[in-house]
Amino acid sequence: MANRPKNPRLYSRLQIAAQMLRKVTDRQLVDAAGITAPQLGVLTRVAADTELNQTRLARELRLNDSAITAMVRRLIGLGMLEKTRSEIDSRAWVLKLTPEGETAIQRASENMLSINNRIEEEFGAAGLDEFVDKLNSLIEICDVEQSVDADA
Amino acid sequence: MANRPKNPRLYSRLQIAAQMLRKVTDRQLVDAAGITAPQLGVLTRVAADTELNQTRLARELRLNDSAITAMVRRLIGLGMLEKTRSEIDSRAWVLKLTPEGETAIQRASENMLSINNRIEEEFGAAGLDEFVDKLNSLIEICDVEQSVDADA
DNA sequence: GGCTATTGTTTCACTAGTGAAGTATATCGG
DNA sequence: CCGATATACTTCACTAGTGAAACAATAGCC
Repeated sequence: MANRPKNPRLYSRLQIAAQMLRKVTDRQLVDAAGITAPQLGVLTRVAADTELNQTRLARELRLNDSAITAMVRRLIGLGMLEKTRSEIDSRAWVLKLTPEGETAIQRASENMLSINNRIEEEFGAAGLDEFVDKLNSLIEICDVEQSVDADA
Repeated sequence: MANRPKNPRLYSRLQIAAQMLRKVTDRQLVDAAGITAPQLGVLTRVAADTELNQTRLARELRLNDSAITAMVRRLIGLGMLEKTRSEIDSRAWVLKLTPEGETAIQRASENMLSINNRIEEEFGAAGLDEFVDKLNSLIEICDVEQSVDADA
């Protein structure tokens, strides 16, 4: 008899929204810069740092190590990224952008995607902030819940 | 010189939140009912309707037809679902739950997942509604943007 | 100095999605 | 009633993620 219609709703809406935003963003981004949104995420992070290794990249993007292995392989295949052995830790790689990688970022930042304009227009700066805040608390909750699960 | 820090933020937070919620939900759901969250989504939709075919299922869950083909194959493999040819349209399949499928749904609805409690606790009913509303407008925006892209 | 534990990365098998192209069946307009 | 078009579904090649198991190199500890 419990009324629990809202929570599955949250779950499924969140999944659908994430999937669709990714789809639209990818399409516009591939047009503008020749890369997908997750790829742009990796490239921008690499650009912001010399001596970045994969493990740190994974932690910061909140991804699996193995997801990074695969992602980096694809980006190297696209000629956007290079890997050289770290001189201070010979297990680790140091990631660096190629010129192609730099121009991809460049192009992405020049062409403001129309989907982003539409969102900003619809939500407004304040609404957007508030929304992102809620997403952050959701992430926080999942973090806690995950560590509880791990202990149990 | 444009200040555009907010939008990539929205994108990445949304992706991370969706991914993490899915991860945590999956873990708890597999424990409770032996299926993942996307699988539960399909099963519940199938349960709600006799004579449901894959195309309609795909439209309602906002997925690709081919995603449904694969999903259904897995669920049949798990013994949760059955497919029989439709009598009114011999291209189409009619999806039906097996007893195992029904008990899986049953188990999922009995064990209220702790992640869901935590979210409800944190956001409150009103906050949750508001959040879901924003997700829905985001979905709406993507819908429009997608059809604009298709025309162009 | 030599175990032991930790860390950085990879591989593998898997789920879950996209999009394009193909096959078969239905349906509609002349 | 027939040909064109639309619909239901599948297959294929792909991206992107998870988790477990392995391996090599580094770091601590006595």
